[in-house]
Amino acid sequence: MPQAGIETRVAGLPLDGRAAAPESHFDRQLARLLKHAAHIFCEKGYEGASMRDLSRASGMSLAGLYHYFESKEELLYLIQKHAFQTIMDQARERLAGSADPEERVRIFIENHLEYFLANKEAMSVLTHEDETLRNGRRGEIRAIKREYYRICFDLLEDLRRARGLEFSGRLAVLSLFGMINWIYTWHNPRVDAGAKQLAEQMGDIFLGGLMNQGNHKRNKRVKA
Amino acid sequence: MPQAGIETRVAGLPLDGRAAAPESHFDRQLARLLKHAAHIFCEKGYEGASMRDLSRASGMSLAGLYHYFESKEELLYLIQKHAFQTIMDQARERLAGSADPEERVRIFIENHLEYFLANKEAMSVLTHEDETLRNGRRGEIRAIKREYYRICFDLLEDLRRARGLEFSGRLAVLSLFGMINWIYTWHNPRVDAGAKQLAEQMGDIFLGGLMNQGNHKRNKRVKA
DNA sequence: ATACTTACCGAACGAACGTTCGCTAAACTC
DNA sequence: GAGTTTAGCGAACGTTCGTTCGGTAAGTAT
Repeated sequence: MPQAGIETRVAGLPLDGRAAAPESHFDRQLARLLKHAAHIFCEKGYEGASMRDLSRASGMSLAGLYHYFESKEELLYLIQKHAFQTIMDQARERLAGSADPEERVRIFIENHLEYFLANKEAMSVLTHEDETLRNGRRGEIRAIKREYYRICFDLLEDLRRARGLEFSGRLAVLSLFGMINWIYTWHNPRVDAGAKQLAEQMGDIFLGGLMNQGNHKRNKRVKA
Repeated sequence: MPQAGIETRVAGLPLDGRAAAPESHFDRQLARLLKHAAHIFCEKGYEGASMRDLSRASGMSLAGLYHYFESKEELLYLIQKHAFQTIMDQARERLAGSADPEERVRIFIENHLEYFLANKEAMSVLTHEDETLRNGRRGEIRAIKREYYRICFDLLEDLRRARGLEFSGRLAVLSLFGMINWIYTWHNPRVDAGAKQLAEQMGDIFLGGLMNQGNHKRNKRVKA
């Protein structure tokens, strides 16, 4: 009997380019398959991609793939979970280095864009296939998403309190996520700036907007 | 022989809720099918949706559907083309009513959000299935997209000139589109504000950010 | 040397897919 | 009222899909 149960082995941290090198043959192979799968899902979409595509791209037989995971859906789940977990851990780590509310928001933005552009395929799959998983696996990913959202929300609330601003936290978070997630539809490394510069410019737009509440004309200011 | 050639009849403007009432039986039925199809594509994604789903939802036989369009892909094309064409025509019409650069940007944002929320399913399909069409049909939709993008870009350039601002037009357009397109992933009419209020708040964030260039600390201002 | 586990593979299964064929009946045209 | 077009259907075609079955051959443990 093969391994790869419901938990697909406690999953040492595979893939990710610069992550801690996976130790066993199993982990190394799984990481390789996940990378190919992320590429294919990114290109053709989850539903449009086939296990035969993955077989062809990875050079492993169709049946052999199932030694490493139990279904196509678990494949998507593993890609999304790893990407989300990693970007969040990295955000927490970097945020620990600053106490200034504005700077912390900028750190969050920069971390998001940096990880996104360095892991474009996995992050595109995470972003685009947001409604694809079902039941338990969907729930697990949504829980991580809420956690990540919460981190950002709290950062903005801190800023709001520190500067005595008035804005809807929910709308601010979702506007910000819109700006920074949308890059997967347009970013071209040959013409667009890198993560650091994009983070600064988007940070300027977003934070400038939030903090510039003594606006211009119009604005029958709606209260909260 | 049925009709419905490559152009699927010159297509009087069907569907859209409040659009001019379609005249013929053919147009009325096609509009009804497009509405059901938009709903299904929105829920299950283009690849995940089947013609049998549409048959079930519309009450028409599987074979009967092909009297109204030639393929599943054309179905997607018709949904996207109509939505894009309509939102753009409506934007042009509303923009004709103002000459003030800032107000014109706000009109663009409000029009986009209003049409989006009033035609959520078609607009979600337009936004989410951006890479799905192939060849000629893909090219046609991309051409409309470039046109729409161009309108927004020019609005921002006008504002930039009028106020003597410095920012990357491309990044500004794409950040704005990120903010306003992202709503399809989160907007819930039971908890979130309507289009007018969202447009005002997003307009405040975005325009406040662009026009607040004499920022705060940091910013080793990168030049243009 | 033997037993067990790991790491695969070729072939197939049943279901679902988009599309087409051949047909009917009603609705207009002249 | 004969002829043509429009609107639609049941049944099937050929393909592709995710997954599984039954096997092999190389490690690893004892």
